[in-house]
Amino acid sequence: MDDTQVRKLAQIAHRKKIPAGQTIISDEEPVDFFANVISGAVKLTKTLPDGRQQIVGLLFAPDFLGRAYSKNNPYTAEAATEVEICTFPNAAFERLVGEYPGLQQRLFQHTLDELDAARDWMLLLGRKTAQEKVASFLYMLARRSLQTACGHRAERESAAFELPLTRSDMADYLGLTIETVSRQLTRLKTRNVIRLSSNRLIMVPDMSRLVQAAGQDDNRH
Amino acid sequence: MDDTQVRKLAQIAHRKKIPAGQTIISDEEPVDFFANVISGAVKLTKTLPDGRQQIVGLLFAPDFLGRAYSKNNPYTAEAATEVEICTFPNAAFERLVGEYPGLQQRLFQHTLDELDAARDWMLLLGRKTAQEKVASFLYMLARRSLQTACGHRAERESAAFELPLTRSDMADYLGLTIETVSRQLTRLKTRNVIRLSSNRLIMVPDMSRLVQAAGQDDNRH
DNA sequence: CGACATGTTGAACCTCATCAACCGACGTGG
DNA sequence: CCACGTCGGTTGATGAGGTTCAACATGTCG
Repeated sequence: MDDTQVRKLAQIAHRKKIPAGQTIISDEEPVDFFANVISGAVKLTKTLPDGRQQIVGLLFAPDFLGRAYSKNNPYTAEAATEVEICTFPNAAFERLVGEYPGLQQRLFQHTLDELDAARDWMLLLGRKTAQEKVASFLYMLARRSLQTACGHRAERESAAFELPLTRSDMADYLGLTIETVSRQLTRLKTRNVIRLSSNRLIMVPDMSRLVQAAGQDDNRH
Repeated sequence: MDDTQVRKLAQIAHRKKIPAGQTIISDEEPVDFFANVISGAVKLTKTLPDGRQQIVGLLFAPDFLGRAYSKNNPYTAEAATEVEICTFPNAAFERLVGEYPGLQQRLFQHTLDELDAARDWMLLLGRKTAQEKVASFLYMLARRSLQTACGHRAERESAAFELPLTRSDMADYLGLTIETVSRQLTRLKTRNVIRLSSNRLIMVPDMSRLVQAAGQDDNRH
């Protein structure tokens, strides 16, 4: 995106702060806006008639929220932490997309990335053990914290970050119960794979051990 | 797509028949073509280092295969049944997409549908019981068979179709073992939700009972 | 016919869910 | 100020659902 595009976007944008726990988009009502996550974490959830819930996507800092070419999206978006978003009226945004084809391509690319992430998660949900699920989740967050923060240092062996989710949300993301999540965390702690300074602060002394606990290749170079 | 587009596509296309079980795209080698499924079923799989496998997508008749804007895709595509596909050299296809922006939009729309399907499946993998998983899979196939075949009749209460997957593939799709799949099928049979004429032929006398066994809303229109 | 792949069924085991008690932090109202 | 309820989290005991291992059935192909 070049400068003029960014400026045009900023003109029609509307910044907003949303407290943790608040619903941003419901699967029952149509969506008339498009948004960009500025800070915080947004969870996309699906719920079965009897109340069982699954988080099907987690949105962070530069991610898009909302749905192109369709008013009603099939899931609920909720603020997992306090969230700042930048909203655009749908009509104005679509007009802008029409003017700058590069923007559509970026949107497309982003959707493809989301699809990849969803399919990675399907492998986790269908085939990994509780221990591997929790470790994989932590590994994802650790990688995020490393790439967004100081990317230069050769110290990619360790990481420290804050959990953006409660135990209950983690359970809904991993297809587990809160009790199992809690137990697996203490198990990773006693195995010295992680350290917990507070309930929400995670320290990973050795990334390779975490990768191993996650039961996956470290194939993202 | 209008006629000229279709004709141009046909010019650069190359039809191909692929026997069941053969790998079409490997996650280890780059992909230099784009394809369209004509008949049969293609499964997209992901595998853990120790061999555990998960099917992350199933492609049927008019679906696309291959990856826009990226040479290396992160999963393997394999023919689940005998498959007929129509391939296009990547370069030629991308040129065509550049000429007809409507095509890109259709591709985008299709990717969004795939994303929705993947997230539906995440709910299934993370939160449904074995019984519900098998029933949901059968329900998906039953809907497919109804909408592609005679759509008019008011007889949408029953359906009959052929399973495109082996028990082993069903297990990999549902995050179960073949034994559990087999047991749940016989259980659905004894509950009179389905009838099995052969191993592969399923008859659903009453769709609403299947929906109920799948534990989900029948909220699609 | 035997070898092999696909599918079913049974028995034992184990992981994870369920139910329950408990802890600390926090906010509120008497 | 402290009792009280609530919320997020941990830990323990128990049991069910699904995996694992094994045997067997069926169909197909050389």
